[in-house]
Amino acid sequence: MSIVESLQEAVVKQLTALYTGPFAAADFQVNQTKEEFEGDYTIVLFSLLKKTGKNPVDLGQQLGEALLAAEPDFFNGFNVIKGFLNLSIQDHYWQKLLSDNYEKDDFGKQQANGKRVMVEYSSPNTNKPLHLGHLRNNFLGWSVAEMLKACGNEVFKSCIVNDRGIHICKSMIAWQMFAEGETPATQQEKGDHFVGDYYVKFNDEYKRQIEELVQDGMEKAVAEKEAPIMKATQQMLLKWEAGDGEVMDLWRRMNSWVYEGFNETYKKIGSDFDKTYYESNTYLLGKKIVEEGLGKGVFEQEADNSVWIDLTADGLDRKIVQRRDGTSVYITQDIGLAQVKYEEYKIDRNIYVIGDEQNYHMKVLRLIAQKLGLPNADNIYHLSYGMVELPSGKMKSREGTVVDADDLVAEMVATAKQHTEELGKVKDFTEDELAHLYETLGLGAMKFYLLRVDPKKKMVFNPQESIDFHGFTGPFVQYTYARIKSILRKEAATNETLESTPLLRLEKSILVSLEQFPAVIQQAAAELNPSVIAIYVFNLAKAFNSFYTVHSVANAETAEKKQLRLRLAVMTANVLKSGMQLLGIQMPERM
RNA sequence: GGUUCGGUAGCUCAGCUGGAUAGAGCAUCAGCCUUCUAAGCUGAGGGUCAUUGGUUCGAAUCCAAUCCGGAUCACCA
Repeated sequence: MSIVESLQEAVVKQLTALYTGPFAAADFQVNQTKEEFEGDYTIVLFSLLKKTGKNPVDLGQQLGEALLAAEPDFFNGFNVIKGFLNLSIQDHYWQKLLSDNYEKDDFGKQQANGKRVMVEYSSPNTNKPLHLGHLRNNFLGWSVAEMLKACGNEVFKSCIVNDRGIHICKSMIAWQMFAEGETPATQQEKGDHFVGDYYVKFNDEYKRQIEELVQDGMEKAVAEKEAPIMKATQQMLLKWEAGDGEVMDLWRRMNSWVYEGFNETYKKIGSDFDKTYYESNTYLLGKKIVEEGLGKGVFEQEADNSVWIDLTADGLDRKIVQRRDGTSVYITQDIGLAQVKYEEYKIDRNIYVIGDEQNYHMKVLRLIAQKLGLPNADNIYHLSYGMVELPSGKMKSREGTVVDADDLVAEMVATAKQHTEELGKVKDFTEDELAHLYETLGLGAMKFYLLRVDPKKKMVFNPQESIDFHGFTGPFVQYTYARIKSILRKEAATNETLESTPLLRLEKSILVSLEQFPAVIQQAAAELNPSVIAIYVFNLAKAFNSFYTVHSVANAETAEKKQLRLRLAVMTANVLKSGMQLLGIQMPERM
């Protein structure tokens, strides 16, 4: 049980004994005591005045005395200031916490709870390479999965590859028109970038054709539909759904180039999946479900054969689920996938990590699943995250302002290299060790940067200013860890029983922080919010830094103090490491 | 226009289930390396918490209105 929970329980017990209840933990707040006051935790009394019929000072005094009398082993003292009851916890409580847990590398993690959760993330289109927005998605999804695991869930990471559809055909058409047989191999280019280039070429040509038609007197809206390259693309999609051999061959070939590129990127950034789904498989089931839904009367068919669902009663609109030419739209395959996921994994929660631009889409998906009576419908949860924007606004591929994922990773690793060389602390490292260190630091900086912000909120990334290595950053936490490890290479903690020694302020501030780690994991997982962990880990690192610049570990005042501080060092290192692990960030032993 | 999310220091962000004098980091300025790694530590300046009204003993936090910005409302994905 956490300290806060123990406090709540103790306070409720004493309130019930002193006054006429009933009382519950929700009746009052327990806060960490502010620096400027004496105490560890504070009970805010105002909300209890009415029920107890007391004034704040009397209530605080009575409650404080009762708590101290009832649990003298736990409480060390109290003071009342205005409406706040500040309580101090006995030093030996903190020291026991340390002795019991300092060597546990699973501190803060929970037992299996039997729940099965799927986290779908990444979900790329196979027509262009990954960009900065995908990185936020990948880091978020991976981290959320880790946090849920730490809370005892069995987690399955999944990825839906949007490998078919009109957008893929665009790259294919452009390749047919302009490539003259070039491949990633002949161009010495990463496959996803190679295919992405043709997606850009499509749009250039499309724009050119529209202009040409408009100049010949056609309305712009008509020209957009009549442009030959667009018509050819639509033809190709039809052929694709019909299984045309030539089209399928080209599709397989180009997708394989993209997969090769993606795999390289995923490997680099540490994204992995327990299951990869392909839209080219799931869309057929979607179509089947649409057919069944028509029979059930959930969907309705227009005279032109297109199929719709009417969600106006739910405050939304009419939504198309199948085009008049019989081809499926984006949401069709999602319906199929929702069913497949449940059938294969019998999951209790079905989390989708998808940008907030798709809030409406996900609302529709959930509603459709519910109306169809899919078994998993109510468990669909959209983890909606904000877009990553540039100082100039949204990233726009047309304006060439998209920050490419591979480029950014390479830049971060190069920056890590530059900093490391300037500092010159690891000159004895081998080439391999150096390369590994640069990746650890570069990726650590980038992941931390993208995860330290509340996922729900959009965030701004300034490519002009490279991601920092100082302050509230990944490398700051990594550096703290490396320095602790440096101490622990010279001095080891022993298991002997320690005499209790009075805790210094800076020692206790670390212990208070360490004690909160389990609660922090739970909160982060409940909110599906890695920034909670990032903020925590930063504060813990800061507390340790402040502590050990003032107090020596190796040359502590007494043998007891030395052991106490070594244990503090061990436990802080452990917690920093497992906290960062939840963010997908590795820790260097030296840097 | 409908729906929806947001507006906190020069910049990027915490704080939002109401509680003590609104916090970090960056940037700026002033200090600290013969002593466990200075990617560090200590300190200073910097705020009409978009605006107005309401609820409350108490509001950055809750409610309403207004202003500003984003997303979305495709036979695109």
